[in-house]
Amino acid sequence: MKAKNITAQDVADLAGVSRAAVSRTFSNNGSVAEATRQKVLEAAKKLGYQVNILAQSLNRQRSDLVGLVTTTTRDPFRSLLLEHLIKQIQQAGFQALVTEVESAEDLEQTLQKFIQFRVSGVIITSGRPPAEFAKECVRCEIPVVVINRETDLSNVDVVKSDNSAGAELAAKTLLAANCKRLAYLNVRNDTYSSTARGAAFIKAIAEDIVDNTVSFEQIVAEYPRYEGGVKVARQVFENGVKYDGIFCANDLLACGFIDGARSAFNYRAPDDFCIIGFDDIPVANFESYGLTTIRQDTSAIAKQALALLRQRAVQSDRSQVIQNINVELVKRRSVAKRN
Amino acid sequence: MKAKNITAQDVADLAGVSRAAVSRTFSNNGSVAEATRQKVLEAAKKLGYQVNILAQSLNRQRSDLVGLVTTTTRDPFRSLLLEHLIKQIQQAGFQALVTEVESAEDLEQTLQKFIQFRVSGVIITSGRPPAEFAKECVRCEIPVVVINRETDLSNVDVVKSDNSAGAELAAKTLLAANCKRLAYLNVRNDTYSSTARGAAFIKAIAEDIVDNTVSFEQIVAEYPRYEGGVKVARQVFENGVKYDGIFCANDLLACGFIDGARSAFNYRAPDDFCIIGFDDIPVANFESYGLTTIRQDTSAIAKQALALLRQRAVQSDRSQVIQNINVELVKRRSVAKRN
DNA sequence: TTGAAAGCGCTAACAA
DNA sequence: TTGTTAGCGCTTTCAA
Repeated sequence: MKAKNITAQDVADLAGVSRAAVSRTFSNNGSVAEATRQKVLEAAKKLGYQVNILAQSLNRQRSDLVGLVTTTTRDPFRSLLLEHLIKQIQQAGFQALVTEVESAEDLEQTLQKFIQFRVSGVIITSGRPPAEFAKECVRCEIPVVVINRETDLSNVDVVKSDNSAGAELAAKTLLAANCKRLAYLNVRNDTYSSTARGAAFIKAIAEDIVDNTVSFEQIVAEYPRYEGGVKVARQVFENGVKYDGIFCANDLLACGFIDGARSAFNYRAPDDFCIIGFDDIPVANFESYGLTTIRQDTSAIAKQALALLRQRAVQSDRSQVIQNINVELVKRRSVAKRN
Repeated sequence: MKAKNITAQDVADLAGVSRAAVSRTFSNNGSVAEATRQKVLEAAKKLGYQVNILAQSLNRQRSDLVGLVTTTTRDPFRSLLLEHLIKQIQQAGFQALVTEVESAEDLEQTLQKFIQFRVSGVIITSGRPPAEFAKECVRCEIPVVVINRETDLSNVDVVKSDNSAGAELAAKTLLAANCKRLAYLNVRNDTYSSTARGAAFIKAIAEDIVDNTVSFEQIVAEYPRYEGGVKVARQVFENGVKYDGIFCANDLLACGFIDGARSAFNYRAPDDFCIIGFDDIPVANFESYGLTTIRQDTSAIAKQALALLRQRAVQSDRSQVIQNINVELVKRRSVAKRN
């Protein structure tokens, strides 16, 4: 004998009003006399009534869900971003439908699910949305924002950290510290962001390279993250300190590099080389690292993502927006003036 | 001129079958001839039909959503757990509805939302669910699992790491390393888990305390996380190394302690003191720390949580299950035999 | 195996 | 301000 679900009708009956009055009371939509309102609220409380959002959304043709695509949440930068995104989604009155994807296929399935849920928006922090999906989104009028990646879909908005500005800051900082043998450390299978950072870094030191006042090389780590940094440091410095100014695609790689250089050869930053990361994850500020880095403003990124979502919800055919979020140099020990 | 949504009826019309046939095809429910099935699938593809999960769920009186309550996702351990939970939820065929809560009030609102979404289950990793909520869940037959915390609600299942076993492992390890001046480092506003760990640690060394072969003290950090560890190390070791065997409530605190002791007094682990953490977050394995720790099996925790959810979905009135997940000692540099 | 029909619980246009 | 009513798109008996 299962208890029947409590519906708006039950509340209406108890309160002696119509179902519509109950609906109005709970969605603060349309006018309802204060007295009626109170009766409804009271009856609802007595019965333990809970609006059925499924029915509500079905009727409104839209759920108050926002789909959020992510991957390897455990990554410090991603988890930081994720936290802000979820909070912003909630603050905007939505609920976060979060999925972890590992492949393009995963992504496609996920996006399909999102459409099936009639989400109010989609935020993608990993993978490239297929063109087909974008078309569907246009048809369903679902706004889509990608974060820190590029897209060739003109109806998809972009929020990204200003990689160029960040790389320039890094370059300036290393040059100001009198570094002469510069390098950019990236992972073999790099992403859109890290490629952009490397390119901008080279551009920023191009003159000095031409002048022959500094040298430059790319360092490619075979493995990602901290472990990749450790390993590559051991290879690269095997025959002495080859670089005195290293810009890293991200903090984790930088921390690994620092540890690899220290544990294998007792080379240290900033005594033996200067190093700059990207992201400003919490570990960068641990005393063992004191990593100078380019800070991504995850809070601003999340805010902008939601803002764009809402804008496009209002005007679905507006042209693509690509929003560059300011980054900031965070000075710590790992860079010091050389002589 | 807005495009009309494509419904099962549209597909049925195009395929020349009934709406029911379409429904059956997409929910693999009830029998449908292969020929019909193909016609439906073809028509659906042609139209770009997507099942409306809202309507489906409304009808089934249950969505395939699982509500997931979390907080400060940026925390390394939490993000690790979260990743596994989301993946498990997906693997079980559900979607994760994730909310960040910061207060008891947040939690209550969130849980209400979950009920309104008619979720298939709720997983709580932060905060204590109010009794009222549990009652509602029973009525709505929504299974609830809490992770690494306690509850007095008998219809709520619990999955937790075996804190006692972990603390015992830590105690044994420190005693075996010949540590004599033991301490348990915790944060002032501690959680269920950290209290349990401390209590079990004391119990494990009780005999030795009575024998007077070892001493024991509690260290209380005023601030949480890494920063709390740094600060407390600076206070505690101001007049020399007071403890030679420290068990920490979590890894972050331990890493902070290591750095605080080193940067302020150049005291090092394991030369000057042994230290053991809890969780085994990635940083614990960074070369700068080499932290011996008690590993929580986040993957197993997530798996069990989902398993319990599904069990209770089948048998909603079964008695409470409290599942202890095995922990494991991970030996690294931070403990070494003393003389 | 298939179709007709009765909901699932809600919202919103309209009329009163 | 209120109630009536016609759906929202799907599932699922029941009968054919």
